[in-house]
Amino acid sequence: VSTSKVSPIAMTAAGHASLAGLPGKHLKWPGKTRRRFKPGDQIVRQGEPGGRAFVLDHGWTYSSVTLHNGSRQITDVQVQGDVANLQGLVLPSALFDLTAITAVDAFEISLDESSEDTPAPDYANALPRMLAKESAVIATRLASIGRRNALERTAHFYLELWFRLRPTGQSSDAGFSCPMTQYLIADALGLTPEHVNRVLRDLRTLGLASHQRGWFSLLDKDKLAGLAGFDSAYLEPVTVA
Amino acid sequence: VSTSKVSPIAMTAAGHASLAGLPGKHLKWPGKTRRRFKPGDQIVRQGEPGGRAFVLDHGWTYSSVTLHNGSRQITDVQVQGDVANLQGLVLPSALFDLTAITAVDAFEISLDESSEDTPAPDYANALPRMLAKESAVIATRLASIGRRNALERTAHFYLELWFRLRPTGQSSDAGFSCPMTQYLIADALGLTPEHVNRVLRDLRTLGLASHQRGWFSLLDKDKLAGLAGFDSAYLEPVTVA
DNA sequence: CGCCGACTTGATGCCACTCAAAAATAGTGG
DNA sequence: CCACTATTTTTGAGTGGCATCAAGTCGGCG
Repeated sequence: VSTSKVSPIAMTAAGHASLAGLPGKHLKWPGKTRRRFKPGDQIVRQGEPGGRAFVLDHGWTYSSVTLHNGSRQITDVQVQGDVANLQGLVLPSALFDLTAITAVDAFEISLDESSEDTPAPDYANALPRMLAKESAVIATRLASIGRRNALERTAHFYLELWFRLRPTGQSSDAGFSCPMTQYLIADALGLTPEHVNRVLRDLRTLGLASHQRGWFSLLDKDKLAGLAGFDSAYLEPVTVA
Repeated sequence: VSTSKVSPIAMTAAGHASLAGLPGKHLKWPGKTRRRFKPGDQIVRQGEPGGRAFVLDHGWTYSSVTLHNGSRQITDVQVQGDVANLQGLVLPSALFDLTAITAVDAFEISLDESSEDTPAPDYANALPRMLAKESAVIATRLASIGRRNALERTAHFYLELWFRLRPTGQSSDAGFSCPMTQYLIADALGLTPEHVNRVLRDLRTLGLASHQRGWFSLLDKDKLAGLAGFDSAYLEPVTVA
């Protein structure tokens, strides 16, 4: 575990959402239950029994819903330090699919059934906040898709990623390494891949941002934030007291 | 409290999302902290300090975000038995506005600061599930707005309301009393009021459903569910074991 | 070198928005 | 109970943003 980029302690130090400090006797705390996934791996399937989640140590994942007509909506993206399948941890079954975008290195955590009804204080304290924050992120994207046009929406999405990567040191003023394809971005934003492509061209033309060959360049953060009407308040990290 | 339509016990009996069974010493449990609001009242404002929420005893409310351009997105609607401002309860400040649609009768609940770090078992058990469920509801609407057209989206929305009202006895096979205006529905679905009106006309013409003078008529539930691709799995009520 | 996934561009069409205005309904005070 | 008003609902005409369909082109990798 010494090579882990995100030890429980480091996560707390970063002020990032974290399960650090959870007493091991109530959660099967990781280190031993380390899991690896390849790009495209289906980590969790909708309807699967719940009770387990994954703290990402490295790599990106996404949660998605697939509709009856076959189209797909990505509800959230998880990066280093995030907990994937958080709802699945507390609900009897998973409501969404969880898929690896990149190679993923994660700690699997699960509820210890024997003590499920008497979780430890810290656990009860941190988990609700993390769930509330996730809820806020999804609600904000809901507002984006419902009330922003494609350009604003795309700008907002990248800014959110940039802010979320900040505490892990994966994003700088220059930008960040972004493994998402235009197909994935389209599924996250409720657009078509073709239109995402045009929007990215426009952002480039406007000199605001550019996403090419796996790298997102933040060219003019203020203008981009102005265009998107971005306010980072909803992203304030959850700290475990 | 004897006239309350939703006593803690009744809520549990209905199998509905509920804080029933919470030991009063950890939450300032209501009965005494009853609150009333008039239609249109702003109950909670974005940015307000958190720590409090409202269990609806009667009436409807909605949570919303207002964007920089002035447009508004309703993230969720709350009905009898639901907890409004649930995220606000556990986060330091409210992220959304909470507004009364109808006259509202609610119990205000708040965290007892003195025991915040050591919540009771039942509390820690129920709250995360309720948060996870709310998250699921929002994510499902995200999928609706992102990937369903206006007709499917509207159909899905009414079916969700119908299902959520079911355990409280407020909806029947015939339909339910619905106080939402076409403006509100538009704000919930990311549409314009004019288009909502046209969609409702279409649903009426198709003989699937009708919403007039405050009453929603469910004319053909199966066809409506087929059109919307509706699956009620994400609405399974949270039971407090 | 050949293949396959990701990206790019163009032409065309439609769904939902915008703007405008009237009709119906609900709410209010005299 | 009835005028008066505000809100909500309804309809129309015109437009545009994004989808759809259809080809390419680029780049990584076996």
